[in-house]
Amino acid sequence: MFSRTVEYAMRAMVALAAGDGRPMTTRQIAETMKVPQSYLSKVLQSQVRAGLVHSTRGLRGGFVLARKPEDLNMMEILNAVSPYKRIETCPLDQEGHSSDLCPLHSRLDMAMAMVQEAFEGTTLAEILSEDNPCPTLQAQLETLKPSMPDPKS
Amino acid sequence: MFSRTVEYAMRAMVALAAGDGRPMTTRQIAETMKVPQSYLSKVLQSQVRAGLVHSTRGLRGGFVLARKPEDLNMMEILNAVSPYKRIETCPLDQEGHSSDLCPLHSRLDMAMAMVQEAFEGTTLAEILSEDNPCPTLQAQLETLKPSMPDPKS
DNA sequence: CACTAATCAGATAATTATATCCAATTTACT
DNA sequence: AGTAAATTGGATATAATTATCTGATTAGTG
Repeated sequence: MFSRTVEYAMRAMVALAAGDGRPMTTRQIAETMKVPQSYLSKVLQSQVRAGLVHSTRGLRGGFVLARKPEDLNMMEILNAVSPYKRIETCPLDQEGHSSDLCPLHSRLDMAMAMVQEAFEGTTLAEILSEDNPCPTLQAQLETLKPSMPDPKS
Repeated sequence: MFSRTVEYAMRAMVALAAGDGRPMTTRQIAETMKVPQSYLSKVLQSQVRAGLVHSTRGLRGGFVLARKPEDLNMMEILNAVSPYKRIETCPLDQEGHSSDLCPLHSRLDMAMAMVQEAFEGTTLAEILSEDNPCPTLQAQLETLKPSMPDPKS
């Protein structure tokens, strides 16, 4: 149901939220989250354009969350890569400006509304705080952290 | 969120359910539901293969629902054109056979579960019985019925 | 100031989804 | 039997998504 792009965006944002405050590179995120690296950069660019992430170029650069994980929800992440278009008017009734949807599209939109609500109500912080994290994710993050800033001192 | 194919499939099935028992042709359905005719035939073939619709060829042929609208739900229609794959295992943890999902994918799957439940719980009959049908759909169906079998008598 | 690590942006390729077209087949009616 | 109406299936075209690559840009380091 959700596109691969959405999947990747969510994974990347979780990775960022799971890190310490320092910028993470696309390579780090890609390896941790098993996302094609060069596609990830596109996905992250969307997050930057949407203002959810800050990017800094150059050495020691990378991506950092623009806000605290507590007020960054799943809906914003999804919207950044593929705008969520609720069904406003019945596509079968292009002329009528009546605000009501037909029963079919009312149902379809209701499903979308449920998803929207669920996603809006779930922050990155909430995702991180749960007690059954991906074992792989945990392990990867452990090994990545120490090996990162190592200017021979 | 839902692909165009899914949209078309739902529209077509509603059109069939709204008709009298006689077979409807792709052209009738396409015009009523504003779906590209030649693509609709592919969509309907999926419904036939899934056993939701019966097709009869030749003159006076067309498509008929295989079951009563009361026990044909939205989920079956969706599944016929694009199988709904719930998230069974965390894609980040390919090795572990642990049945638990990580918090992220648990959320994603939960959203899918909600949609699935909503769709499974909504039959074509229910959609037809609601009191705010598409004006266009109503009108089209009215005009189509009388003008159909008209061999110059 | 040059070098290097890193993102950014644009071009391009590959894959999938959407849509159309046409020949073959089936069926009913005259 | 012959013809018109209809689905079926295959081939093909177009558009959107997904993915990769390459050069340009930026920032830190010595």
